[in-house]
Amino acid sequence: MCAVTRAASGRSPQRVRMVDVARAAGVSQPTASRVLSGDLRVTRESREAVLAAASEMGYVVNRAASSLAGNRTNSVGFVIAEPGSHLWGNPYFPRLMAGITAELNARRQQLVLFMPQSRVEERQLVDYLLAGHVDGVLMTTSRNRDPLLRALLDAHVPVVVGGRPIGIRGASFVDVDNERAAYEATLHLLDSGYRHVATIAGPPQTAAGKDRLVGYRRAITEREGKHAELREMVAIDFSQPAGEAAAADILMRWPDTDAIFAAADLLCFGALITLKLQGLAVPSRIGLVSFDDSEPNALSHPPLTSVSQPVERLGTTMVQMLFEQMAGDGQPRDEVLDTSLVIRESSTGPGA
Amino acid sequence: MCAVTRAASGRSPQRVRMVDVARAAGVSQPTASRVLSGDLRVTRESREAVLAAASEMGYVVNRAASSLAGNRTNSVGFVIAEPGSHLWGNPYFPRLMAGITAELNARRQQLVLFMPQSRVEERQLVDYLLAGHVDGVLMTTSRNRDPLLRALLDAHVPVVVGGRPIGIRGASFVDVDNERAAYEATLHLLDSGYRHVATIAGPPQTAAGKDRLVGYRRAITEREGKHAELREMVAIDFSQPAGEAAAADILMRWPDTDAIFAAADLLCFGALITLKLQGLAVPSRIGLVSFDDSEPNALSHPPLTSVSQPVERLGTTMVQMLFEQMAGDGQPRDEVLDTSLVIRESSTGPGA
DNA sequence: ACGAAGCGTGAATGCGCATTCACATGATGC
DNA sequence: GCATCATGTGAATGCGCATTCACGCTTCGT
Repeated sequence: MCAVTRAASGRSPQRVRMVDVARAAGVSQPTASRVLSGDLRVTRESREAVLAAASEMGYVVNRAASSLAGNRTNSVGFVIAEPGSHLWGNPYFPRLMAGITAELNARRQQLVLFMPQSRVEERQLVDYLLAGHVDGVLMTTSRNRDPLLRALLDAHVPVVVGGRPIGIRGASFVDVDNERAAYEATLHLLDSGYRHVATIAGPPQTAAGKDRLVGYRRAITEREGKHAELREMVAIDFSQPAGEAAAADILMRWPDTDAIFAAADLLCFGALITLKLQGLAVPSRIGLVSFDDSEPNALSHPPLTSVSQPVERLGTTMVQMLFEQMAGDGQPRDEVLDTSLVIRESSTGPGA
Repeated sequence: MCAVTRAASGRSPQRVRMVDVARAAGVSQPTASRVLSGDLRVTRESREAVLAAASEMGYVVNRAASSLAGNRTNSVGFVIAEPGSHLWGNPYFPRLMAGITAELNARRQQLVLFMPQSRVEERQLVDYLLAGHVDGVLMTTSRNRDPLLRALLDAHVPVVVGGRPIGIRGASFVDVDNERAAYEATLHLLDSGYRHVATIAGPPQTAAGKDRLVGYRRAITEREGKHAELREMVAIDFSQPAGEAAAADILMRWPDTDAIFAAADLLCFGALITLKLQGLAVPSRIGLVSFDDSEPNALSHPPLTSVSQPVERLGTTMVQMLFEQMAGDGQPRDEVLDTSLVIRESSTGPGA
């Protein structure tokens, strides 16, 4: 009767249960549970017997039963709360998701994806996340005082943000050292012999935009004194057309500019187009350094010097911090990852 | 609000259960279950009482318990099995995911994301999906005879593919009518007065690349006879640099070309850059039609005529078909969605 | 040497819900 | 008028696993 019921209800009529594995291994079901969940308080004999039986019988745990009994979902939410899809143009997101999924796989956790497209969907999402359908939340946001993040923090839902959130304190986050990276990138241009280094800055409401601009300023003033001329052009977003426009504006306002630090790859591609259209050679007339080091950088003409971010590691670190937070005292923590400058032809020096 | 907050912690001893709601509503727990799962065989009185009690007590179903008892997971997998991340450069994926998540939300289903980055991860993923951790699978693939898709079909896991899969029969899929769209786009250029229409085709190993090329050919030969000159330049991928190179090749090989149909937005942006560098005015000297109609098209100079795809609807349709498949006989089915041509300045005719 | 502590184990319990089944209605057939 | 049916409902059951608890065994410490 029991077998009949199982056969009728599922498409796997003879689904193997943990107790079946346990019996085959000659141990009790709780012992099998301990083995399969990595509990160390099991003799090697029992462990090996269970693992052998499990693999032989093709056993896989039933996530629902595991969750129900364990009072956790074994899944974490990933919220991409970016207005529009401007950030999808660069490879940041796929790399981040690759890092996150890899680390979650290793922990046998599921990644549940959310992309709220409107205020209404966002409210529903808050309800959903607060309802305990996930154990914790990973998110990215470029909004000031993100209400979704605020709601999660207020409800004490474990959450880790990718990139420093703006306008909200008390959130755990992982970020790269944008300021230092921009500082070093600018310094590299100065060291290569360029004299009038401008920057195409990202939107000031984003942490990345802000921090990279600060790094640029620090490099310039450190080298040229407090009265150095800062040549800053803020792009309206991280897009290529914005880069084109910003580069044109820079050249119009400061015609003797001989190097540009662009705060993102797409901005740099845009700048490169403008320079080509105006017949300005790179790197002899204008030096160029970019930020992100996406794949096309190396294939560009000329290949672009660029700041390389450990995006995958950012993702894995987010996951690690989330689990620390869920296991520990829940105190907010943050981690800042280092970048590296990949030097290519676009910055080999003026007059070459 | 307080009840919701308590529920968020998961480990809360006071979590509201369905039986609590039922008691408060003066009915039995099975009746509450029927109400909350949309079963119609309940009197309006019972229904209203249950819904009122549920919302008042901040009740939310426990997905794990629901899955365990119902013998289904209430979640579907979304597999992005694209090698590298070349397809992330355009807004196709975020739009597709927006459509999918919206439809799944409405059905109270979870979206579990997978992005296998290596053969090893892919094998693990197959095991995972075959283990019954999801009820069905949505996927995109641009690979010929995708082994992951093959494995899912062989194991009779419900699956719907976004875009026509190449080299595998028997899979349900949703696609847009690429051939007809390309046909109409090419015809539009001819109707606008251009005489020598070339095309930048996508990679021939992709269905989109193939079908759009076929549509171009059909339009040309239909208008100019069987001995018409086909000016086809195949791009190595759907990237902007590939578009730049292809456009340059076209102009070198057929200098009197006066219009280009590009099989993707990024290819078209690349072509536009080449045209600008060579001083060829758009649309007076060269007409341009693109494919995808991503946001930057309208902001380009000049704004680009482009084929607009109902990508969100493609996503929602994928979900609908998946559930039909799970409920029905499991026979493969496919659906082809129509596109529309958005006419802008880039194709207003020669000599204007 | 003897009690204390540590360790591996299994019987029992319950997680929260969907489903089944039998019963009690009231409506409908003849 | 009674038999038939459709319909709404509740008691009982079980989904598959994690956890608790108590028991026996081993290893210490003094």
